[in-house]
Amino acid sequence: MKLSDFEMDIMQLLWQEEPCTASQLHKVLLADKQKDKKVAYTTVKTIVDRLEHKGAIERCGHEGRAIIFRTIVTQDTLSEQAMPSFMQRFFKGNSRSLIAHFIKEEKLNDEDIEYLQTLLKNKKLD
Amino acid sequence: MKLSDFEMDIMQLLWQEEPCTASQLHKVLLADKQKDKKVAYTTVKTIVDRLEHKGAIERCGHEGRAIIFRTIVTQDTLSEQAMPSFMQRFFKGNSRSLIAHFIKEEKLNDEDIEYLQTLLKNKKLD
DNA sequence: ACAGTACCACTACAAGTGTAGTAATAGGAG
DNA sequence: CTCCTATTACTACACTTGTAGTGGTACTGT
Repeated sequence: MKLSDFEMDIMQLLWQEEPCTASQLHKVLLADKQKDKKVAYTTVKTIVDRLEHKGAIERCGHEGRAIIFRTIVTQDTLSEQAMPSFMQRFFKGNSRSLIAHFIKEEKLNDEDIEYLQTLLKNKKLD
Repeated sequence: MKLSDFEMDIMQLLWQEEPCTASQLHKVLLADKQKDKKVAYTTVKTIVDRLEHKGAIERCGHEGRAIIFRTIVTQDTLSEQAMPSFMQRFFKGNSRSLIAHFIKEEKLNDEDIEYLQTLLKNKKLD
């Protein structure tokens, strides 16, 4: 299943808010100050329709006339599908340099670092 | 600069092979057994044209009639642009869980692990 | 019971993308 | 010098994506 950028954004919201209606999603989207995306309700509804058509979400009831939706696919399923091609593209499948890139570039506090160190230690023991 | 998937694939090849011509890229692409993508030469040429138009690559000479291209943007520039939206989408900007995901899911040998541990250690010292 | 509103289904449309065909032609083979 | 072929520039076309309008109508408040 291939989802577009905007479709992924809506999925992200749905994973957080589900089960919910299209207009709830619309409100949450407008309220998100990070990326202030001003879109019409119908735009969101179109994306929701497409997600339903693609089988990523489904109806699970209604609230008055409004249809309530919930996700079908999990975040993991989707990220696992997206991951390899992404890595391929930027790191030629070399996961070591991918991880290294993030460690170097991203903000991590001491606790994060310790957590990741533990993960690595456990991985080594396998 | 926003590049499509296929455009990114071609860029990847160009970063490896540059400077080179469109037909060389076509040959390399066909030869790549990993993802065996059977496309016509003209398809590759179209993508190359679009990359040139977008300013991602440029002409740097010719070999007979064939035009030799080289990249203008670097892999880093592009991946840095692509990274945040990617992370946002899958990990809501939480780099810790992103890195954790990779550590858990990807194959790493002992040397890789030690390398990453060193990176983390250095990061902590900052 | 009626009007207003919120929501739905459907349609639209420009831009971008994957894919490739065509016509023209510069360069190389003989 | 002539012909063949590899390449080019250009065009095409269906599908996806972001974005939204329209017309109809099921609720809801009075």
